[in-house]
Amino acid sequence: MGAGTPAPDLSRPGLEVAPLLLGCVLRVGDVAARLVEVEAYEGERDPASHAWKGPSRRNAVMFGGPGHLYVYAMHGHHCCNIACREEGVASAVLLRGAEIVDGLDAARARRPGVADTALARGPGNLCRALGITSADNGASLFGPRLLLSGRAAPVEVAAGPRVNVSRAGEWPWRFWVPGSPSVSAYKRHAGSA
DNA sequence: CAAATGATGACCT
DNA sequence: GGTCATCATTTGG
Repeated sequence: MGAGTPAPDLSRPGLEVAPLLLGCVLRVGDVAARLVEVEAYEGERDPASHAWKGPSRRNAVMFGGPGHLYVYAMHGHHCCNIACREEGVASAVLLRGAEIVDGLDAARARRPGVADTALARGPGNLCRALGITSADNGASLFGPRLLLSGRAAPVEVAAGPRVNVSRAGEWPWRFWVPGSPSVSAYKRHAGSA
């Protein structure tokens, strides 16, 4: 274990990779974070996915092969995904929450007045705390700026419905580490009973 | 070229 | 719990 722990096999479907990513550490420049909340998105079979209607300029990275970061902007925020599966097949895992484990000062500077446990809680906040922008779209997760490492210790995993998606939100494709203070509060999507 | 959409977040009641 | 701010991308004329 330690520094050499390998990351999960990203060539498999996002739905399989998502729970394995919990507890893994993503380093972006000088800041490192331990993932505690993710959501899986598939391609054509997933009405909530950006790739549902097929390839476009925005979601090209989802089709570009495993091990790359898919970053998109919306509502004035950035969200980042880890692209999965082989080239030509869309699948990704949205990073929704993480605990900062290194570079805390840099993360705090980007989000003044925010509690440490909330620095990377939520997709938009996570990107801001880690300094991820659209300039990182398509970057390798094993390159000079980004580095994805495996988990250092076993983690508990819980599953449930996705958050804030307009369709198919009820699918239990959201995974998180129970008890972590950096998991965003459960937010029921519109239409669920 | 113009309008609508969206995997959010912060603030108000 | 609900509303509004705010940005890029997508789609229609």
